[in-house]
Amino acid sequence: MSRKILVSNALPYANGDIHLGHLVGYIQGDIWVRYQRMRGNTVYYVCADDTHGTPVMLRAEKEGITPEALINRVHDEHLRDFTDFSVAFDHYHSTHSPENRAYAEDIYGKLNTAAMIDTRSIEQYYDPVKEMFLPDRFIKGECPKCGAADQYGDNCEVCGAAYAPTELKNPYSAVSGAKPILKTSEHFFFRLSDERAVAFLREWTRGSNAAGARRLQAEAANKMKEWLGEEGENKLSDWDISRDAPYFGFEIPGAPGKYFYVWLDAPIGYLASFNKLAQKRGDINVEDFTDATRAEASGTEMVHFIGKDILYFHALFWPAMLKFAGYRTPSQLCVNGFLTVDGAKMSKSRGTFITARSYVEQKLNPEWLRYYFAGKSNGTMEDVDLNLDDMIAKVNSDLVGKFVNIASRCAGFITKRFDACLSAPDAAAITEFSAAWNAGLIANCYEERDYSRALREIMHLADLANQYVNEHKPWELAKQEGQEARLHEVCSTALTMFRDLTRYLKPVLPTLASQVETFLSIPELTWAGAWSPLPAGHTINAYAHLMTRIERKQIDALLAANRESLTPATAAATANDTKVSSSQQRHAEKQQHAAPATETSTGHISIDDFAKIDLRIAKIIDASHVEGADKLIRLQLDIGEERPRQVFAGIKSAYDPATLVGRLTVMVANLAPRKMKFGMSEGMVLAASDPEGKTGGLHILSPDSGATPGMRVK
RNA sequence: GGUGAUGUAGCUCAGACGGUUAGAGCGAUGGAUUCAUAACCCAUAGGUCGGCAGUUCGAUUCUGCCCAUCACCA
Repeated sequence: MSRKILVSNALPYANGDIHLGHLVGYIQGDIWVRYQRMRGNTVYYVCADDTHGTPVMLRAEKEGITPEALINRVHDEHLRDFTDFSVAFDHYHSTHSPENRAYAEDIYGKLNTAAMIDTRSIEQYYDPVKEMFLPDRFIKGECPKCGAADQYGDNCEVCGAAYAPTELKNPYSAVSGAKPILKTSEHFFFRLSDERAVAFLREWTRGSNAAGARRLQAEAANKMKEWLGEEGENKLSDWDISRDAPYFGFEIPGAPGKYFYVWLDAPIGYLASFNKLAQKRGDINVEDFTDATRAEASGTEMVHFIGKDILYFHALFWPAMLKFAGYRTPSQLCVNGFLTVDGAKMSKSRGTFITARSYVEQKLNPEWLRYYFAGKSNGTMEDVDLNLDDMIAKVNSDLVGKFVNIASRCAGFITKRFDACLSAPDAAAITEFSAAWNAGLIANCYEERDYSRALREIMHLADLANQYVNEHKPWELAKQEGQEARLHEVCSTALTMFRDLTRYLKPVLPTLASQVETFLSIPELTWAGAWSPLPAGHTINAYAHLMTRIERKQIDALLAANRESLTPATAAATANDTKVSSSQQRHAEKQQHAAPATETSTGHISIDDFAKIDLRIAKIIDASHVEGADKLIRLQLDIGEERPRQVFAGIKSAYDPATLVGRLTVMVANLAPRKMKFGMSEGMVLAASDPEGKTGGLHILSPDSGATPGMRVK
């Protein structure tokens, strides 16, 4: 029976370019959709821009345009990027649309009726100049734990502490610079902690869907267990779903000046986009996909492809919202990991923060990337590493060397010697191909989104095809009298093999497959019916080369185009900008499917930089084990100050505290103090260890004799 | 600090419900070939399966600890 599936990809935020990190999930989704369609299933594939919230509002203001103008522009850019990578949504909508407003209001109204909405007063920072409440990431100040300046309102990037914005010392608004004041306001909460919601989620996250697939991958289900806690526990808290004006979004019905929080209406955008698609087409019964009862009866499915950064929203809030509003809940979440490039987080200074646009503009073939990502996708939440040299090797060897080569080495004989007309195939030679089709292993791999395994199987068949050609040597047959029929058969057989390979690769390489369909002069390849070879007497078209090789210099040019050089004069400003923009995206939307960039400096530091570190000779006057800590020793260090410093050092594996007392060593005296579970740590002692880990052990430093506590080391 | 995931040939990855000589592709080396945008074919070399300990007749596969990387939580 044919399946009816609504498939979505996560909505990119309308405040930033699409980059290769995003594309991992979109390409995975698009491949699955194309596969399902080849099987004859009905798929509606939708996406949209996520447009609401403070970051969009402020950015539009900064650019001097309306939020609507901003999101319209970005919408077009995003859609163009996806289209260029053959991510072919049936509709690409916007959360700032009448359809989305209607669904948001309906869902909210039904949740209200179901007594799943609470109102509570909360006290928040308010910018008296901008006259707006400030999201955590728009408040800065000094870290309450370590005192570092210019830290965000949710956590400290220096000491890692997490806190509420109200705990910041000397807070200021990142928008206006004004000192924020505390102001009370009434907010709406979705009662996620309600026992009905908890019970539902426990069941939902564990279960399987109608198609027999588990709703969540094993790793995602584990994560949910962690978030939900043990049976009988209730670790969930209610979810604040309203924001006060001014806010770019939808005003909540019956609550003037209150707006839906962007994350409430973002996933609803899936439904809105689908609804708009139905309006365009006129042949879709929308409620068969959205209403709980109707969906159950009609057996439709709803599948979301998302990044692991937004699992929380899609596996907790989203199904619970839908459930208690009487909507159908998702059949499956397909969660992908982050992207790294050459094993490291994407970095603007290294040029590995690669935008989709730059990739296209540098004239790289999008199907190279689709193939490489598919080869790294195994249906789990694991991170995907884009190893650039590996990508070059894999694409050149698999696609150009093996796959395309089969057609290239046979087509000439057919067109020149046989008037482009095929003969019947070599029955014995194609049994492995018909058997592979009947076994359905490759199909199964696609279904389970283990594309990497699918490609391994396909390339194995490509090897067989090349071996076949090699074994029968058409170039020799061509020179022998009376071997015409044999030559004809061998080349025809190889082309049938090539047709099979193309069909298997089509979900990954739709453009290439379409060129092959033209070359072979065959109808669109599908994944249905019994296996049969290209028929005798069939006429093909002239072969035109199907794919070129990647050259390293193209990759280098791509990196150069994405590299932001940090010249000394502007380094501070640029670094600062980067930080702000990436954190805004992270705060508001958590929709970037890439590990956030952190710049690692590889160059030299100046003597001034070094001088910032206050190294002192310290005498260990006491050392003791720390109850409850596996690695730590508590040290009391005399550095000539009135009071000894307490430092927790992770050296328990290498030292017995008793042997340390009385020793001299070196400590960093001006390291920001950090509050640990066991007390304040007021510095650190230095110890040597092998960075490669080849040689074990940990070795604290000792000064030469003559040094005394408090001496400066420089 | 807690929890989870990952760690297998130079690279990218399979696999093993514990059991004779641990696999693939790429790369390297040697050979063969020239139909194919030097692609293809054959062969060879390369791994103490992150480290240590335990369970076992036997562990890379199970258990514990440690190390490294990543993520989530506090």
